[in-house]
Amino acid sequence: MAEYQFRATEKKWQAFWEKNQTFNAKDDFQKPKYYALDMFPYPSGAGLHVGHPLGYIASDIVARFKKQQGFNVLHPMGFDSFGLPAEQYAIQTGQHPAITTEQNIKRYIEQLKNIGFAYDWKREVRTSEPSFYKWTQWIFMQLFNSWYDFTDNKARPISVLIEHFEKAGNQLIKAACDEDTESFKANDWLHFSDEEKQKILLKYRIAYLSEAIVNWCPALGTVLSNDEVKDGYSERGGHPVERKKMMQWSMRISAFAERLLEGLNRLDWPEPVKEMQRNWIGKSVGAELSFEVADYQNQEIKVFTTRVDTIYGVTFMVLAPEHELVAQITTAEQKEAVEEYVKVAKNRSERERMTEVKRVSGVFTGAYAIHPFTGEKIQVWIGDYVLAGYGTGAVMAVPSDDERDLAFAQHFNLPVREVVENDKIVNSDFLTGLPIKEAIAKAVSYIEEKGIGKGKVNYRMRDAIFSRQRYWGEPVPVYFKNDIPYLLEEDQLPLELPEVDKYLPTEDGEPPLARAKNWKTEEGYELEKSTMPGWAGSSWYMFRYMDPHNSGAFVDQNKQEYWKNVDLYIGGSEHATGHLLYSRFWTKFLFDLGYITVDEPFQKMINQGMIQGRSNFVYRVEGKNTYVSKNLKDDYTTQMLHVDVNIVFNDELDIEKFRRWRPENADAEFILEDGKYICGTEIEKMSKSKHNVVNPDDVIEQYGADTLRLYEMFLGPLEQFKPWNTNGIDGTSKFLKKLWRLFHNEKGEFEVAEGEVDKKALKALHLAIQKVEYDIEHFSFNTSVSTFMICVNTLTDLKCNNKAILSDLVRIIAPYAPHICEELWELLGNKGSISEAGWPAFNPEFIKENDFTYPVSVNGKHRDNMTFAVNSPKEEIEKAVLANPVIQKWIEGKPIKKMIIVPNKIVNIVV
RNA sequence: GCCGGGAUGGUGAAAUUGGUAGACACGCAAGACUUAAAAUCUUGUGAACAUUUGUUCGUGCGGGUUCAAGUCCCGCUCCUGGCACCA
Repeated sequence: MAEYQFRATEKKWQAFWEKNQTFNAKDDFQKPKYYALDMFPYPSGAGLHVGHPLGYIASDIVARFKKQQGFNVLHPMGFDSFGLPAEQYAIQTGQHPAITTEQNIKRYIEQLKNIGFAYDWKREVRTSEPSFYKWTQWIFMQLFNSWYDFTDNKARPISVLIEHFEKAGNQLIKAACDEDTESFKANDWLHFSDEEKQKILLKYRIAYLSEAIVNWCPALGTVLSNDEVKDGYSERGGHPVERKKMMQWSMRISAFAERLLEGLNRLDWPEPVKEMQRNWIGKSVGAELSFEVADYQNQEIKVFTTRVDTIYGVTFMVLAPEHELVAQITTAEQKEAVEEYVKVAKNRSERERMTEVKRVSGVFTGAYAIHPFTGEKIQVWIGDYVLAGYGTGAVMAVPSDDERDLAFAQHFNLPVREVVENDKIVNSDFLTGLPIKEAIAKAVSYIEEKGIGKGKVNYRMRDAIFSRQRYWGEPVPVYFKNDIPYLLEEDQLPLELPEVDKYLPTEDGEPPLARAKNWKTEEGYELEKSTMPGWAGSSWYMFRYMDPHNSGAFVDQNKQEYWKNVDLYIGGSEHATGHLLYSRFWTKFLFDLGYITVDEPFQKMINQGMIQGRSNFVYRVEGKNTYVSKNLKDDYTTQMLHVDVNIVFNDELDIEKFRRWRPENADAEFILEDGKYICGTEIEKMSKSKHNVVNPDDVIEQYGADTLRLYEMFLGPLEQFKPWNTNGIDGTSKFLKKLWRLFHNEKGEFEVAEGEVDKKALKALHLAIQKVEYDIEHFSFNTSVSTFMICVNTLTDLKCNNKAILSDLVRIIAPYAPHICEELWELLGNKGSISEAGWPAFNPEFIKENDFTYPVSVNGKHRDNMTFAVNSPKEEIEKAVLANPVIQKWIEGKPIKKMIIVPNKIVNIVV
């Protein structure tokens, strides 16, 4: 064999792995386990581009490394296969989304296998398969059948709550529930009808149905959760989103807010993602207190504040336009103005409201509130800078210490009273003179004593809307009797998606499932018509891989106890406030009910940076079919046009391919520089329309999968954003050829030497072993590739073809470039996969040096190098250094102030 | 506005506790092999000046700490990600 035949070899080993099921995880509970997972991909129609595998390659390297180290490795892949694009395509073409999805997955798997990933394909899961979503529905049922107990801080079965109600009503219980839950006694409960009981329980369930203001996206015909809306537009598709009041399923994730926040401290995650989750949860510690409304007996305005210490600075109050008291307290004179304002504010889209942040608007209600400390009468206004959804939807305005209140006060000429000076409270009766922190504590205990308020923690995070008025999602296992939701029986799962004639809403605006024939239970009760959101399946899939074919449980308890949770999770940081929060929430829930033994799903996470596209441009002379090379373009009037990056090499256009690219290019003319056509470049997102998409299959065809893997790693640190540029790929390709040549003689025949090993070769090898172990554990894959190059270069220079050295060498390169290493391992006379050949032990003895070459500096400037034995005494070094003529020249008789000798580091002389 | 991340040759980058800045590659240049090209190999390649040793400058900008700073501290500029009327 003259040269390495990468295509044939790669195919050979991919077939070998598949045939021998080399990378199947075993349920061998004796072995230490390692679970490496990539974020669940959505199989899009465009297939994988060269940016997608970046993280997959990294996790694959870790998985293979851990396997060689003797771990039982779980490294699966599957598909988050419910989702909007397949459904949008179905709407346009009438094709069932299951068919498109199936095709896309097929293509994804082909592409993934082509790269040679060590996935356990036996464990592949798809969220749109009934055998999978049966368990998504089952978990939904558990969520419906549970409530959140703030006393024990955990989710508990609803039966426990019912017992409470029977014994003591709901007055003493600390449970997460709807705002409008009325209190009742045990006796009341006993006399409620079953339906009344169900209505009450619904206010406590973790999966609950309620009327909520939702993000409605008319273009998609569905509601969206907060994390799916960006700046007033839908994240997918960029359609406008409006606020609408609708009956919706929600998840009481807000009950878990404190634990979701606290749990972050125990996770080994990138700090920015943790910070994003902290901001999203938005904890603020403060107090809630009530202001009486003047001339109304029982009306109070509740406010939340983080600065009770500024209470004496309250000069007016502001309610959100949607606040329920607005209609009741507005005086006759102000009625018209208030109604007009509320109407405008309500019709204003979220989008408009955001863009007009700086504009102050509001109107006086005519009503007054009583200041609880001073008894003063203060005006009550409404203004849309107060958000209905946060806190109590009302604020006590302290214009002296709050920018927004101040802007409002100045605009409407309301009074301002200074209460804080130099971080001390002033003009505030019993609080005067106190530092802010103490004043807050004192004010809180005062309001608690007086019974007008209490200390309170508030969270920004809202409950998550769980219904989607779409077809391609999990049906909700619920039916309705007199508008009250009831669960199906467990043995009725999975509730499969019905066939429909069209994937559109009905004429009456009902979701697509309303089109299904007989979408009812056997008894004739109507089934729920909305489906679950995209994040349902991905909130628990990491546990399914542990036991993917179990038909009796979502995961076997023993298996889960062994695999615990994900040791390494690699994916993009764009899921920070969506998937990564929801999956933590479901994990905590399942933990509370005792179904799993961990309360966090992903112990360590790494975010890979996005690979951007590097677009190429050609410059067409205006009005002609003539293209001018980049550096000559300023002499002409030109149009800059995207050109397919696949026909450009090192920014030089392949003119023949360009002529064939599009028919109109066939007779194009070119103005060249130095005989070449040079293209312009720009960094943009990889997309079809920019002609900058690079398909990994094409790269593999040309260079091989091992080269692609090495090159993606060599590009730079994993977390960094970087443009894809094939310019450097030759380097990694050449490296593999060099590696191959180490094992072959000049005639191209395989030839390795037995016997004695060269000390220098041994040192080169062990330096590499040490470095690669360090790098993999620190996720620094780019430096490993350099290390391999250095090692192979050294061994080439040494003409080393020692069998023992080369055997170790291929074992450390194998996680990165598995195909070529398998082949070499086999040529070395071994049977079976190199992935089962263990990891070479690093021996520090082999890298020990007898000498150290000191850089010698004078006044911090490097002047010469001098070699000494590693254990030379300082005196000896000092003497030799001072005797060095180069150093003497720099000292030139100046007095030596100080001589710094750091053993085996540096020598510095200060003169 | 608030909170992160970053800035090093022509390019991608490296420098693990402060200790020879630019490892390893790409590109470029020169040479070898070849009728020629490709492939491969060798040598050089931060900048400026001297060009035989050599000297000075140099990690976004301005200060500081230190024998010694890409690395630590203070102040700025630019790029980038996230959040944003959250009381």
